[in-house]
Amino acid sequence: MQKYSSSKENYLKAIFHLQKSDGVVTTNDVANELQTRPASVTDMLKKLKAQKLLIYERYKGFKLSQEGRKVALQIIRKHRLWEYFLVEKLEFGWDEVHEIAEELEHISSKKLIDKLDEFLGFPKTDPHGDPIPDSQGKFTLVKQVDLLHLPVGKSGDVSGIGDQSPEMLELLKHKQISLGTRIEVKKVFAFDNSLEIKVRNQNVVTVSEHVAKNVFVKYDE
Amino acid sequence: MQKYSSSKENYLKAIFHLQKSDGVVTTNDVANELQTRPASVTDMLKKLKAQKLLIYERYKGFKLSQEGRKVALQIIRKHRLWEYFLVEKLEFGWDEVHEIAEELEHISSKKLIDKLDEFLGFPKTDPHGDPIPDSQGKFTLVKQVDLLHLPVGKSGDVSGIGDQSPEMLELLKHKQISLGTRIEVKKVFAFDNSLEIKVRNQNVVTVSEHVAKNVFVKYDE
DNA sequence: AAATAAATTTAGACAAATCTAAAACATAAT
DNA sequence: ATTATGTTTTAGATTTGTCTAAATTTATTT
Repeated sequence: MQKYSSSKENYLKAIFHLQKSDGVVTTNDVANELQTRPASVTDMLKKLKAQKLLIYERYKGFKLSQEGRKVALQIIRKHRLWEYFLVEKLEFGWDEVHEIAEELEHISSKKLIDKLDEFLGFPKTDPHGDPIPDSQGKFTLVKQVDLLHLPVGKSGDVSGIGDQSPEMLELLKHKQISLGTRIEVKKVFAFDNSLEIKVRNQNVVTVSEHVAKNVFVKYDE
Repeated sequence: MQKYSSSKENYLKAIFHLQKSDGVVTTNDVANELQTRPASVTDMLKKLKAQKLLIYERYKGFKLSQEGRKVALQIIRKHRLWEYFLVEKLEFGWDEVHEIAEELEHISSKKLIDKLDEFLGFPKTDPHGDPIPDSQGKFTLVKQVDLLHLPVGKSGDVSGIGDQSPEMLELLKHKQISLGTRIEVKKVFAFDNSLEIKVRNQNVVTVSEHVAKNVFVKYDE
């Protein structure tokens, strides 16, 4: 695998993520995601095409090539492994690691990341519950149900967070909800779809529909 | 501490190192050290001066400012802590970590490096025996001498090998001496200047004067 | 289908870091 | 002290990634 500039890697990663959620990606989407201008995106699309990382025809849209997807997955692998390292080994809060991982993900050594993976015990998900691609770019999709769809009375383990904004993460931290936390839905208020939930089999707290929709859990049956 | 480009950081680091060894640093030295051209160095000197990281007057030479030295020391701190991490935690060989650390040293988070320091147990020297500056940029100066001049009773870390012939390396390997190995001189026999040394705080072995003259160690004070 | 709006691309510019070739300066040698 | 040598700097160009403003293409409305 060749080396690409940090900027190119960021474009590939952004396009990959946008493809996952939207299906179709637009120049504007990318500009918005990367906090830049549409004209800059167009410029970069041409460069990515020239390097065969992207299938692109002017005005007709674009998508990652096989190679582009492969590169994107390796960046994501690095990002998530570093996040895991920061939280599990350096004891960072899970809400403060994203920014640092944005830098670390561009360190190029493949051997470094494979040794880091081994050192960490080959974790399958990062601190936010997102799956970590393996050395070949493969990863197991995790089945997740959002809190709103966890049946009342059932308990589940938090396995992922949708909205990972600092504000959301701060709220979850305050309510002591993190990855792996056991949660039981006690009551759903039809009025506003707010929930009363029991956290860690201990304290009962209330969360809004917005929060519930962005907390994913795994549960038996 | 502000953030500077990787390129600027590399210049500061190079100038710092050249100041240490030569005393006086020249444009050519820096160009040589950084594998670049003298004209490029001059360009950068002007930029570093504009940011008050360098005292510089055209044709009259230059040296780091207080601030420049401070920044350089923080880069060196990061470089050496990452090297320590790579060798001690990820089990890299001491001879393969430099290049990777050259990238890692430019990761900006101060909190990251302080937490890494803590995670590693506040090591005082890197795998090559070079001192790691603390969070304030302070570090204990180390002396480098050949084994024959390491005071009896003092411990030092192997930092270099003079004669690197295969025969010498084979001997050192057999006695389990490599770069970074801790050695304490137990006794010097006046008869032939042969030494009894304790290796890795464990086994005591004997080496000839010829060997001792070609093994260099660094030690505090 | 024509007009309007929105998205996308081009054209031309800029900053950072580098380069080559030529000019300016300093040093050493006769 | 003048010349020869070597070092350092300037001038002008290049590359990468970005920008603004204008032009072009596509989509939406009426």
